[in-house]
Formats: sequence, structure tokens, C-alpha cells
Amino acid sequence: MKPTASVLTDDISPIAASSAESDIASDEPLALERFLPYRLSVLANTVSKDIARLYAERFGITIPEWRVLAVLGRFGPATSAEICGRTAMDKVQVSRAIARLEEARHVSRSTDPNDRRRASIAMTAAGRRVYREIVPLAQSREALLLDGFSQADREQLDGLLERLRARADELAEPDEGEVGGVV
Amino acid sequence: MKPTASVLTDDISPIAASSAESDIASDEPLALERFLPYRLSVLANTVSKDIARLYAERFGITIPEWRVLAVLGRFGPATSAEICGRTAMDKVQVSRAIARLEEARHVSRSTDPNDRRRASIAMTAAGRRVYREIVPLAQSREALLLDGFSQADREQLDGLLERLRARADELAEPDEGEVGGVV
DNA sequence: GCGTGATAGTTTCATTCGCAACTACCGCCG
DNA sequence: CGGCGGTAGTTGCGAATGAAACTATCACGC
Repeated sequence: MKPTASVLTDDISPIAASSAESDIASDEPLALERFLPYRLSVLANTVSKDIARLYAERFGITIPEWRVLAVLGRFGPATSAEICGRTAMDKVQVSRAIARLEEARHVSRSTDPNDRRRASIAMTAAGRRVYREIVPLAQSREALLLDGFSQADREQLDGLLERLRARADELAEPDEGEVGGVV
Repeated sequence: MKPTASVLTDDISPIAASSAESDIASDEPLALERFLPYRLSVLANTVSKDIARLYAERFGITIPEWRVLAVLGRFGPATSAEICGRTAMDKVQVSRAIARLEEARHVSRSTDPNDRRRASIAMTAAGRRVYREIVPLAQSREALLLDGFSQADREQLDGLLERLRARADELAEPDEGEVGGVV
């Protein structure tokens, strides 16, 4: 009664790979390693961790903190909400990243006198120093990642990722009036 | 002495946007939203969460658990170590996913009599039932994501992602004798 | 002015994570 | 055998997450 076709052997086989390209048809096995969400997840993880290591050990900065610095470095002082919009992190994450950055004296917080709920976050001199050191590190890592990609490759990648992002956003929030997109 | 050019105004401007495009030149600001690692991370997150919701609420299954099922569904019974190799998760994550799946009676564990350290994990009938329900859900979600992508687009995407993955792996482990890659 | 409902941001709490120990077991050398 | 190093998998524990509740503040209507 064994479903002959399938790969359900009893022994602990080494890698098996290949196959399954033919009989995907009907409804059965899903090839995880070809499954886009999975691939994106693994790739993003590998890349993020790799880069995170760079500044984690050197500056004691985490990914969320780096993102906050990146926004401040690019756009200057911003409120927590603005940082949320630009980093695609949620407000809790941003709040905590700011708290840690503030403790490390990389940013300072100043309450808006016109609306005392809001506070403007700005990098300190020390923060800018760190930022200026990290940026080239990050960029060179990105360059390494894209090493061997022609200009055309890069443009294709850019376009495809952008389309995917747009599509993913649509799917994730079937309605929503496009609050303050990342760009 | 203010570095005039910069966007470091004191007031809490609404979005500021634009600007900064000019003085990027020298070495300064990094555009987070153009930064590949960031884009990958955000995209992967959006997609993963979207899909995770599908089976989380319906079957109480988490991403690591789903990945384990995916491997078992595709290749049949496997050891923890094999699952690690195929899912790009680390052994702790796999161990815990298996524990939860076992508790939910989705998989069963049988110790290898020849090496009592190892155990073969197999889906139960219930597990297979869940698997068979999730697969089409996941696939249709992927299809939705790729809706509007021509065959050529897909092939390009596929190739680019694969190259990035290979590159990222290289960068992450500067040496390592390629143990048991995901493919 | 003063409740009422929204908003900015923080805290709480329960869960998840990941590393580093740890346990249990195998295989080999003597 | 009998110990010694190596491997499979688990557990402990501090740190990170995320959803939901909470605090402080504003804006508006009356």
C-alpha cells in the first residue's frame, strides 16, 4: 500500500535532490527550495546576519538601531512615527531602538513644545561618527554581494524586487489607504 | 558652524522627503530604501508574515513547523540533522519545531536502533492531512505574489535570487567545505 | 473649560530565539 | 573492556519580539 511514486523511503537517505520536477502537477509535494517565500526568507536572513555581524561586534549596534541611524543620517531629525514609516519597523521596535541608542548617547530626544506627545530624535556627534563608519561598511558589503552582477542584472533585480514588494504589500493589506510608504 | 547643507533643522518637519539627493556625493547618506539587504529583509518579512497568517490561524502551525512538514512531505522521514540541512534552520529551531509537531501529533519520532542518538521523524496521518491542506494554500499565495510576472520575469528572478544566495553563502562563511547546502 | 475620542509613544507580558552548555550515545584506540 | 573524543539532539537562560494594554497629550464639540 506504499504510495510507490513518492520519495517516502524508510532509510535515511543523504540528499536525493532532483526529481519531483515532473510529478508536481497533481497536487502533492512542494519543493521548499523552489518556494519563493522560503527563498526570500533564507536569503534575507543570511545577508542580514552577515551584515549585522559587521556592526554588532564593532559598535554594539543591532539591526533596528542601525536602521534608525540610517534614517536619521539620511533625513535628519525625525519623530518616532516618521522613523516607523521609513524603516518598515513597528513602533514598539522603533521605540526600543531609540531607547537603546539614547542610552548609548548616539541619539538625543527633544520633545516638541507644540505637541508634547511627539519628540524629535536627532543623532549626537557620537552617533554621526558611528553612522559615518558604518555606512561604508554596509555599502561595501552590498557591493560584495552584487559582485559579478552587470548593470543590466542590477536593474532587473531592482525592478523585480520592487514589483514583488508592491505586490506583497497589496496582498498583506487587502485595503488600507497607503499610510506613509517607505519611499 | 552649522553644516549648512544638511537637513538638520531643529523643527519637526512633516516628511522633508526630497532634498539630500544633491549632497549624497562625497561619502555620506545611505538610502535605506535602496539598500539591498534592507529591501530583501522587508520583502521577505512581509511575504513570510502574510503566508504565516494563512496557516497560523487555520492550523496553529508556525513557520519552522511548516518547513519541517514541507521537508517531510517532500522527502519522507528524515532525521533532525537532515531537516536542518534542507530548511536552513539551525538544530535548536528544528528540535523545537519537531517537539511541537510531535505534541500536536503531526509527526512521530522513532529512534534509529542502529544509532540510538538519531531519530527518524515521520508525518502521521494527521500531519499529512494538514500538509495536504497547506500546500495548495502556500502555492496559491506564491502564485498571487507572482501574478503579473511573465515566464521570462520568473526565470530572471529565479536566476538572480540563486546567484545572490550563492554569493551570500560565500560571504557568510569565508571558508567552510560546503557541508550540505540547501539544494 | 471640560468630557470624548484620537494619537504618540511606552510598558507589560507571554512567547520565541539563539547561543552555549549539557546529556546520551557512538566509535575507536589501546 | 575502558576511557576519550566526536556527534545527535535537548535544555537553560538571557535577550529579542510582538500584541495588547496603558500613559500622556492633543483636538474638537458643546
